[in-house]
Amino acid sequence: MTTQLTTRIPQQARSIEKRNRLMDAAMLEFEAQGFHGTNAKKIAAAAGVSIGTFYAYFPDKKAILLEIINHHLFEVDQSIFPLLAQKIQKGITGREIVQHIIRLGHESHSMSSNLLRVMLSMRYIDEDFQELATKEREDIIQKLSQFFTSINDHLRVTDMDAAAAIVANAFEETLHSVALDTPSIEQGRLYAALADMTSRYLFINPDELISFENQKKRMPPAAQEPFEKGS
Amino acid sequence: MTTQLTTRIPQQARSIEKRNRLMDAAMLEFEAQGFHGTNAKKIAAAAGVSIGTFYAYFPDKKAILLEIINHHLFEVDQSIFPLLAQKIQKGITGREIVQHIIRLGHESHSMSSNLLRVMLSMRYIDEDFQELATKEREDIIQKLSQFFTSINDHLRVTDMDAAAAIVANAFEETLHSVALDTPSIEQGRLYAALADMTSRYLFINPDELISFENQKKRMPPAAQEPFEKGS
Amino acid sequence: MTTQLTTRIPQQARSIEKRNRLMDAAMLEFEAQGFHGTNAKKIAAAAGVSIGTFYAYFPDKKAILLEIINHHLFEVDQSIFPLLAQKIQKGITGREIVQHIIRLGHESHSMSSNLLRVMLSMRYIDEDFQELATKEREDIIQKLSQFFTSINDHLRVTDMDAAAAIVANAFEETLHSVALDTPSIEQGRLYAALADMTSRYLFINPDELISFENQKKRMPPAAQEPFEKGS
Amino acid sequence: MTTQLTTRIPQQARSIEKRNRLMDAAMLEFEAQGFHGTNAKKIAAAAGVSIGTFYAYFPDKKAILLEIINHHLFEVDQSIFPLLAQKIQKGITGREIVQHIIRLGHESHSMSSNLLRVMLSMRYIDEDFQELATKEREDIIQKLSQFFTSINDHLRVTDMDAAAAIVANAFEETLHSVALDTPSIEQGRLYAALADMTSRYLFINPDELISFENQKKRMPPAAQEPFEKGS
DNA sequence: AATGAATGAGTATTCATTCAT
DNA sequence: TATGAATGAATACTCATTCAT
Repeated sequence: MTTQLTTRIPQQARSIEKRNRLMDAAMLEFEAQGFHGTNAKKIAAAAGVSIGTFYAYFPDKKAILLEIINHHLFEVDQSIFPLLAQKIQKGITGREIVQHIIRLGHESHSMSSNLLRVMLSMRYIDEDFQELATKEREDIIQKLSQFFTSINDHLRVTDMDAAAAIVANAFEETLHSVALDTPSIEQGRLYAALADMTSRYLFINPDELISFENQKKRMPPAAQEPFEKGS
Repeated sequence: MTTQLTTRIPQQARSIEKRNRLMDAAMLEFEAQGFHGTNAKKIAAAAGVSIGTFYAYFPDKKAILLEIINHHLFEVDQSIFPLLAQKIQKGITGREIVQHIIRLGHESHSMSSNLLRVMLSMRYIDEDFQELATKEREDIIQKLSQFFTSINDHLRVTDMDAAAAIVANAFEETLHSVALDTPSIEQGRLYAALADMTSRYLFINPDELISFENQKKRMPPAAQEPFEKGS
Repeated sequence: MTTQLTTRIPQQARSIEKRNRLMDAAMLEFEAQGFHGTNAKKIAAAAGVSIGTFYAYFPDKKAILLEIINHHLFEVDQSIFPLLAQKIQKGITGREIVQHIIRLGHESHSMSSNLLRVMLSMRYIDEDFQELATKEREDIIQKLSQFFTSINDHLRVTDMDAAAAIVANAFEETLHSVALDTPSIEQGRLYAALADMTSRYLFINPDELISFENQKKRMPPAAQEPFEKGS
Repeated sequence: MTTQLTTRIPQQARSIEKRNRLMDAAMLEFEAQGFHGTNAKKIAAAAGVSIGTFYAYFPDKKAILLEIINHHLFEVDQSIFPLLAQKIQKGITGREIVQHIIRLGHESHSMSSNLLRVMLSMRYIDEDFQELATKEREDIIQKLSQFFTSINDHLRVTDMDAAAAIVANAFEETLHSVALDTPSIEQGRLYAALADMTSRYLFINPDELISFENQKKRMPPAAQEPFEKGS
């Protein structure tokens, strides 16, 4: 069932521009109408190109959504993780680390809430989106786990993988509920509670300063290992 | 866009049986083909009735899925919550309470994983399903919050609503990931970590015994207030 | 590649009438526009029904052509072969037998020459039509071969199957060329030459009378064995 | 509907090479996918040229198939007929002549059976292919007729044109059935029967030697008149 | 109450052909 | 000459819904 991702990669600048026009138009369409509420024809019309052109660049509307999401995840990897690595440097407490992660996680969900809905919906019912989500999730868990291991003498948890998984889960669901729901509880209270729960769980003393002298040993290269101090 | 829920409620036993046949068939169809992969005709055929009969009982295929989910949530309310109330009685620790909640939460997700996927997917993109999910979530948070208030002198948290929300979130995401994903980490380790995180967050001393002398004052009626001792 | 022949077989008289209307309309369309020149929509319009109705009765336009051809072949089996059996009775010469076969073969190609073209074209490029044509051909060869065996003491050929095959081939190509081509040679001359060639090949003496006393032993039931005398 | 055959005839060697590359690629495509299963784009891609180049050399895919067939017929004329003329020289019997014709006819159908199918299919439904086939057929019949006239004192038939037509028909259908069908009867038996039928029909005595003293008077130039002795 | 034939707007996709580069 | 991006009419097929029986 897996869709072939043989979306043509055009050489000319004009082609790239058309591809981007299509992706932008598709994003707006998915946002406004949902995945099942729009189609290739509408997207092409919104991008100001013919239906034939749409199919020259993307095999179907699923492929264009996959690309949009891939692109978004790539940007998050490129922009969010390095920022996080910057923050986590000298004297910082466990609670502050967790707060930074939550804050950047929040920013990484800054896309239109309707588009986020479409993404989340698709990952439950389509193999390709599920695979993408699973990879992303495993990547995050692995990065968290490695980071935890690198500051292991400040932590009370010992099963790093399980800790990374449930902390990631707790973050994810709360971030989504903040991004999507009409807030019955204010964001600030939720995030404070979330930071309290996770930092208390992870750290021996959440409010003790953590020093990062041996960073190089602990932290691998940027995009790969997001919590690194920087080059 | 919200679908009218004017599904006819038939009086005769024969009608009820037909209605049930349709719902069972629909469940199997949604499980096997997903929401967008099946249609009223297939469901009617699978139930052994005509398409005309389908439309006599349900306005469209969305309505039948809504009913299936409603029915499932009602059953969880009826069967899972009373069980939980039974467990939480005399001498029990905070950690044990959390473990019971996780265990029963796990059991409440015992439906086919494909049907769970369909449900989760729909709640992101359809108003009616979203409303259902929001109600369910608010109900759970409210029950948790009330319960927390009732044992408030054993707890370290003070913002009960925020605590209930983030604990519910942490539970929900991990329960879903266990129910749906190919497990890269064993269930046991995940649930242990989850219980550790939440009980340590909530309770002053997670392993201290809690006594429930004044239950009646603390616990409201069964289905409504799931943590009650019983009728 | 073989198309499923799950064309609905309707019970009601009205349905049968609609089915026939579709087949008649399709025949006229194929005749006028060829197979690739028409489509389900045009056929439905010509039959005065909606496109949805077309697809309720036939899976695609190929299926309707297959049915048309099947129907034609069935009619030929039912009407032509019994006629032939009638002719070949008492005192008749080998040459006259061959002439009767040619005459009835000619009549069996009385369909519109354009429809014949479509049929002949399809059998070269589509598995299903090829299979149909092959079955029909083998059936004819087998019937001829059995008939030859039954009058074996009047024949000079000994390899009955090979004789049946090449005689059938010689008939077929000439009948088609008469039915389809602008005649550069008159039909009468061609058929006389054809009868001369095949009767001289098959019979020891093409102009000697053949008696059929023991017909019942020689001839099997009608549609199955076309050269039988009758029931 | 007849397609204009204004396919550009390029002068430069490079152009001729490109033209040939296109024809070769088209042949393989038609063989593998059939006429309706491929298109100009695929053919161009298979030939390693752009779609624009395809249209520079051929007006459409029908034109390229017409050229392929024309080319094939020309080659048969050039290579098969002279061979036949060589064989039919000194002391040879009527049966042997017929056997040679069958053998060379067989060889002339040595193209891929799928390509033969495409050709045969097209000639029934497309005017241009029909015209080509009719010309080829008339050419063969005319050559046969002339040859029969040239040996007229050995023959029993008198209507040379009709004889040539039905003999050509008998040959053609059997050659095609051998080239295309899964053989239910072995080739050898079929060809023996075919030679028996036609030689017995044509010749007063099929096994009597025929002498060709006055060849020059009887046989015209090679490609035009295939039964000539040779240059 | 139950049936299922009928509808036709709607969806996804293709491909012959052009033309600016 | 050669390229290949762009076009959009056309095609095959689906399905929610109605309604006469």
